[in-house]
Amino acid sequence: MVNGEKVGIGRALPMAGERTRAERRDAAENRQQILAAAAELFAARGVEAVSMDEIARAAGVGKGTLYRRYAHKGALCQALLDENTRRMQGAVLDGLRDRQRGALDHLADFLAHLVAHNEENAELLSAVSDAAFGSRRDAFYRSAPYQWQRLMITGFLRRAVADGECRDLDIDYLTDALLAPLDIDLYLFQRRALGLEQARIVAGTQRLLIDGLRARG
Amino acid sequence: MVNGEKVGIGRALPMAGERTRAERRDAAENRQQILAAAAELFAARGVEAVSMDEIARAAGVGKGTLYRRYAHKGALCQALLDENTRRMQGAVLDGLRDRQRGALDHLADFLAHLVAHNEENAELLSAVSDAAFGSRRDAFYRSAPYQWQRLMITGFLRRAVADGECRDLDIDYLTDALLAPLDIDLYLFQRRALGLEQARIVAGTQRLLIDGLRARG
DNA sequence: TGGAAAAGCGGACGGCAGTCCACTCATAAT
DNA sequence: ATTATGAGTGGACTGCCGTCCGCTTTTCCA
Repeated sequence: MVNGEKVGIGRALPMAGERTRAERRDAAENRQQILAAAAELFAARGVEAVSMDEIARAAGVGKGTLYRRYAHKGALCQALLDENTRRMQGAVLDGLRDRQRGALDHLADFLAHLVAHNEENAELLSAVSDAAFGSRRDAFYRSAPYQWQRLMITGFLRRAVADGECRDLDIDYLTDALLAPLDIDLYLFQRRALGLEQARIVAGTQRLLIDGLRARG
Repeated sequence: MVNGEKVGIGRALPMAGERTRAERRDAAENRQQILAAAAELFAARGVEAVSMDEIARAAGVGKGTLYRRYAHKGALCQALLDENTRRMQGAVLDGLRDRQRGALDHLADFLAHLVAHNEENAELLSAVSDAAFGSRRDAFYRSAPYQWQRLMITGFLRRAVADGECRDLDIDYLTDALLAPLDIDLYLFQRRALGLEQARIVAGTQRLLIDGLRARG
């Protein structure tokens, strides 16, 4: 994470040809302070129990500074998730190297990776979801991580159709519909309230999405 | 809606044999005032722009009274949705009268009803979702309307399996997974940001859930 | 190197959610 | 009718989010 903020909700990447200014040294230091303080407080007391005021105080910056970087707690959590997200993305891309396997197989693997990511980052993901309310609601769907997931799914589906693995599909609709059952809030409800095992969720998702419901033949 | 609050997030129904006291007259009047005031303010300025203080003031009650009835704005919205929800539930049950059709057909109809419900009650449903954050998150999944939806789906799936319409299914997992693509936030993203038509969402949902992805035969 | 412009800073502030608790009053039992 | 009970009431209060804006620091360019 050399220059932070590349993937999160943060500032858009500079357009080609646009004059861009390097991040100021003091600002960079403050950003590290903020992330470190937030990580420590979250680890100690849980994300929900920590207020933005508190994070600012612990980081030794004013609230204005904190909010300049991270528009809300969700954005801050996204930044903290950044590294894990990249790792997961890398693992997915590695798996794609195997050109022998069909697109639907790749899709199934991809879904398993997403479930594992949910499992490992549940608290932060849940906090991101919490912070996304009202007009921020579709910011989640527009965020880089979600758009990356869409891109991957779209690719799998296109290839599956092209290779004759699938009948013709409404890809634009399906892309989001396939991701919906992996929603972190639903995931946590299934894991905690219903007591379903992670493996069962993976298997169920794959079977539903890939095999469909109706009896074969 | 004779005695209100039967379906919403409100107080649980009295257990059998439990001494229950009728709602006090003044309390009942206040509840009507609150619902009327909220409906009017919401209609005039949109749900998001109206604060709980404002509703209390407009209803001529104190905040304590308002919060006693409705623990948060989401619960209030649920109460306002109550009548429409019942209507939708009634329409679904009517459709079930036709015993000729298979369970999967019934399921497909059911999904169409839910999409229509989303379309017609988007703002209030969205507000309910907004208000469900943090520890209230799974209150949504435990709410009567959602549990009713689960119950319906479970029934369809059981019958479909019993009648041989489906291969064996992990019903406990599938129930929630089938509902996930109908999530109001996703629905609004698809309708507004992606510009998908309602009919397309209905068709896509039905095909995904009922026909699956893989090429037939 | 000097200075202008941009970026960064932070605390005061406004508004809202939700809690609390002392008081009121409808209801039911006697 | 009287009274005991506890549901109902409402406004003051706390804490938090997010904004605003005058001040400071850094960077860039001449």
